[in-house]
Order: sequence, then structure tokens, then C-alpha cells
Amino acid sequence: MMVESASETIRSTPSAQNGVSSLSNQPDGGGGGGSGGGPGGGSRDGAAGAEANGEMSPVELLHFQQQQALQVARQFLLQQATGLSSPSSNEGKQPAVQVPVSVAMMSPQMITPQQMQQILSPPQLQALLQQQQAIMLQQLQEYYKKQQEQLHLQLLTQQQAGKQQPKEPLGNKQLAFQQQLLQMQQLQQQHLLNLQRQGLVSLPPGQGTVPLQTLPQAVCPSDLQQLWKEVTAAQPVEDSIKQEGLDLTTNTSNSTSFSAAKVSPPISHHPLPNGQSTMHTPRRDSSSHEETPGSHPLYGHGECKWPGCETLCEDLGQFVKHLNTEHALDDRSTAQCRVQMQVVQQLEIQLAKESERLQAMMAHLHMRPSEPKPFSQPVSLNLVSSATLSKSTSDTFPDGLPHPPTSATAPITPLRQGPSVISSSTLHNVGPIRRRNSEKFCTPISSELAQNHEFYKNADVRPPFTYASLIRQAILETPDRQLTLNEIYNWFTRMFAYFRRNTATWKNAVRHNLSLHKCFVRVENVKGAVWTVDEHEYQKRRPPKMTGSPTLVKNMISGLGYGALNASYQAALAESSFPLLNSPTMINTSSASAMLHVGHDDVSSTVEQVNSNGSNSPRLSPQQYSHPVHVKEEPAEAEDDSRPVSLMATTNQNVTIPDDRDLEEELPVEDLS
DNA sequence: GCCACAATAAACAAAC
DNA sequence: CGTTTGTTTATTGTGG
Repeated sequence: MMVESASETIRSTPSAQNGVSSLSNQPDGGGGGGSGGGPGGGSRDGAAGAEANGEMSPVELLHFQQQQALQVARQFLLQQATGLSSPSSNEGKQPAVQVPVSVAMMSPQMITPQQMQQILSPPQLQALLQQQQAIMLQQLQEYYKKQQEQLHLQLLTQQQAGKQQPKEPLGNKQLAFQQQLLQMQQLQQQHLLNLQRQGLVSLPPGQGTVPLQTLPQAVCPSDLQQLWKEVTAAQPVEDSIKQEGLDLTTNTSNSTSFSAAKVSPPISHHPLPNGQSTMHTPRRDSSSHEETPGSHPLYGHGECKWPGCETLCEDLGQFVKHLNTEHALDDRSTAQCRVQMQVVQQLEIQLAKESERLQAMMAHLHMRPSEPKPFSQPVSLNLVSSATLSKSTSDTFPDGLPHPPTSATAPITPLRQGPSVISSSTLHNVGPIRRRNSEKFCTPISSELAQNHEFYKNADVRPPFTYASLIRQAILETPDRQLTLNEIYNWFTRMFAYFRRNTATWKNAVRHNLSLHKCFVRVENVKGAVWTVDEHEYQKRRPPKMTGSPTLVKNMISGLGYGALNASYQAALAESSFPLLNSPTMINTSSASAMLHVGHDDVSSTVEQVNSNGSNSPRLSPQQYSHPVHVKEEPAEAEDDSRPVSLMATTNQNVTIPDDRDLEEELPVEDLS
């Protein structure tokens, strides 16, 4: 039988922990906070607070923009949901993005990016993002066209109405307008920055940090305030707008490229490919509504979609009335239009940028060096690789180096220049976030890991698993299903880029988990002790999480029952210090049922097999897991391990470099960089 | 608000 | 003596 340490029996649930020693802990908190804990939490708050430091006007403006952006996203989804999306351009760009429809349709109103990350596997996320971008791009173009048309008409009529007004010298106005436009651009960038920070678009550390650092400085609160004043109140601006209106009418798409050209050079898709049908349907907008039967782009789900409005209207007629009264042709509406235009523009620009960046990221992370189509085949990581990898290295942990993690430079992240950079770019997973990455949302760890092995290995993303499940996985991946603590450490650092930092923290956590959970059994060995998994205990431990609780499943599904597209967008917006994103938009709960299988997958697979090391791991029945483990006698320790010579050779199937590499962070990386 | 759970932090001891 | 390993306790955040 298993040799258990004495503590095993002593383990008692401290159900009655009375807070006697609350005072005694104070020094601890103080010390810890002062020294170590700073970077993570602090930076996170800082990121959030940075946007919020403005006064009312900027905040309102941002708020406003956010609404608008949300509007756009919402419309995308609507059209997607109703199948109105014109696929043509989309097809051309993204042949087959393998995102499950159920996922794409979902839009959890509350889901945070982190949750998204937990719910969706990295490939899904990536594919989703890509799909989203494609859709956004297309829709943006349409939407933008429409907006321009509207604006055009509005301005035309307005000009006629305001003819009696004395014409101002054109030069000044033009100049003012240009300035305003620039300001707006900056503002938009700020806004989009939030998206970036959010993690909606996860940035590769290196490239991504640049805009993060430069952009925020571009817009100061005073600018925002002034801009807001101009936009809202602006009598003086009105004329300039009108002037600009002329410009806009003459060359609609020009204005797009106008700012676009400045902001993002390499956009190839701007020319608005082929006129979509919707673009040319003359929308007589607010002045004359011979709308397309039964629908109006500004009207949806019983409410006015005018930016910042959301007035409820029972039917289209009422809405039209509302539109004519509330959003008539005045300077305010015009200004709003302009803002919206800018929003769309910037989104488009940003989209292009991010798309490009994403491509680069994917190419980099997944080592499809010259393969420019990273998405059609998300992350197909063959299990063979992980199998061989784990087998080859787990026993013999290869580091001659004392502690790979301490050096902590994730190989793929060249950033690492300073903590500030990291915190801003890897915001979603940085620092001591008390994140309960339970297995609730996750597919079985083994399969998830097998699939996203590369992802976690390279991306500095916190794996969505509990420490316990990770430890278990590490142990079970080995042929002998036993690991020393150090080997467990190594597994962590090998498998997850995330665990190459903050070593003290997570190692402590690992030890803590090993000790705490009954499912981890310490087995004395000649040379020390190894840890094994008592699968029975582990399974016993699991039910409260997911297995036995249908409510959990239900909740998860309900949480997922909304378009993920919109969801990520909303979530991103929401967490970029924007409130108000909770509008439960369109919901097709039917899609949730499709998602059910995901949760069910997890549920049904509580007995996850160690499929990753299929090489020589006989699939054991749960009972077998709890069998006495024969302690391996051969030296498993670090110092004298004879590393398998064929370490490289075993991974012939896979393109990926053996994990060995991860550990030798200090060593010169030949092919990288 | 309570409870359960997980993460985090830290103190501490024994072993190496 | 310093580090590693292991145990334990406390605190905190999250979600049911």
C-alpha cells in the first residue's frame, strides 16, 4: 500500500477557524505588499484607472463612443444572427474559420475576457478573433458607408436649411476641423487602446507595447474635454462640419483613407472592395424614411440604436418619429455622426492592425514560419509531440541549470524589458490575480492541454486549471505516474510559459496543493519522495465542481448563451473601464444547447485519460489509478540524470522545438531572432 | 450574507 | 548554513 506521511491523517478540515490570529498576520501583509505584490495588482489597477482619471467630459465622451462601438458590434451580430451577412468578401479573406457556430453566436453579456479565455480553448479564441475581425471588417465597411451616406444627406439638408447663415472664411474652419478630426482620432485610438489592453486583442509582447506606450500620451484629459465641448456644444464647429460635409459628399471614401492613411499605413482593404448591396441602397435617413421594409439600421430590438439613445420604440413607425424628433438634423446629431464615423474608421484601422498583428503572432507562436494561413487550422497540435515530450523529459528533467524559472524570460516574449511593459500588455493574466481558474469551464485538462500544448507553452497565458488538476496532470503524464516536487516544478515551467514567472508564488502554491489535497500522496523513495495521485480521492474531490451539479452546467450554458462575438467585444469594452455594456442584446438560447456539449464534455470526462502520453501509458481504469504505486528506484533526481540522447529525435513528428528549450532560457536561441 | 473553494502569502520545521 | 521540501494557517476573491 501507499506509504503515507503522518500528516495525512492529521488533515482535518479547519471548519472552525476562528479569526483569533487576525492581528498577527498584519506584518505579513505589510511586508508582502511592499516588496513583491506590487507589480501585478498595481499595474492592473493602474491600467484601469488611467482611463478613469478624466473629468466628466472625457468620461462621457468615452462612454458615448463605447456605446457607439457597441452599437456596431451589435449590429454585426444581428446581421450575423439573421443570416444577412453578405459572405462574399468574408469568404475571400477567411476561407474556413473553424469556429463552432454555437460559439460564434454566443454573446454572454457578463463574460469577461478571462472567462472567455477559460471557456474557449485558445484555438477557438484565436479563430474566433479572426472570424470576428473578418466580420467586423466587412460590416464596418458597410456600416461606414451607410453612415457616410446618412451624414452626407444630413449635411446637405442642413446646409440648405442654414443657408442664411453667413459663410465663414473657409480656411479657418477647415483648419479647425482638421484639428478636431485629429483629436478625434487620438481619442479613438485611446478608446481602441482600451480594447487592446483588455485582451480582446492580445498583443504579442514586443510589438504590442509600442502603441500602448505611445498612444495614451497622445490624448490628455484636457484635449478630451475640449473635444467634447466642440462636439457637443460647438456652434463654431457647426460650420466647419458643414464645410467638411461638402468634402465628405464629394469623396466619401476619401475621408476614411484620409485618417487611415495617417494612422495605419499598411491597410490593403480600404478601398471598400465591391459595393455591397446595402451600401448603395439610398438611405434617405432621418429626413425621408422609405426604409427597407420593417427594419432600420438604427432600430433594433425595440429601441433606438442611435448612439447614446436607446429610447424604446414600439414599432418602426414610432421609431421613425422618434428619429425625426430626437435625432433631427442639428449640430448635435451631426457631430454624433462624425464621432461615429471616427469610431468606425478607427475600428477599421485598428482591425487591420490587429489582424496583421495577429497573423504575426500566430505565425510566431505556432511556428508556421512561412505559412500565412494560421487560422484555418487553429492549433493542430499533435498529441505525439506532447507525448514524446513529456516522456522524454519528464523523468529526466533536463535542466542542468539550477532553476530555469527564476530567469523567467519566456522565450517567446522578447518584451520583458520592464515590469510596466509586461503589465500593460499581458494585462489579462498578470500579477497575483486571485483567479479561480477552476475546471468548471474547461474541457478536460488532458485533452485541453494536448490540444493547446503549444499555446500554453509559448503564450504567457495562465492556464485555466486549478493547481490541483495541473499537478495531477503532470504526475499522470509520466509513465510511472509519480514525480518529485522538482519534477513537478519542471513540468509546470515546461508546459506553461505563465509559470516561468513568479516562481516563488506558484511553487508555493504547488507545494501547498500537494500537501493540502488528499488526492496527492507522497511516497517515500530511496532517494527521497515522489508524489502520486490518488485518483479516487481526486474524483471524490471533483463532484462539487462540475460533475454532480447540473446547475453549474446550466449556469455555464446560460452564461454562454450569447454571441461570443459580441461578448468578447462587450467584455473587452466593459473592462476597459466602460460601464454600461450589460445590455442583454440578442439572444438565441438555442445556440446554448450547442454549447452544452462542451460542458457536457467536461462533465462526462471526469475520468480524463492521460491521452497525451499515449506512447506507453496504458489507459487505466479509475480503480487502477488508486492502486499502490511502485516507487521507482532509479534515480529520478536532478543531479545525475542521464538525459535521453534522443530527446530531439523523438519529436520528429512535430515541428515544435523540444521543451528542453524552454528551460534553457539563457542559452542562445539559434533560430529565434 | 453565508459558505465552499481556490489562490495567495507566509510561518515554520525537517531534510538535504 | 542555506536551500529545498513539506505542512499548516490565514487571508482574500469568486461564485453558488
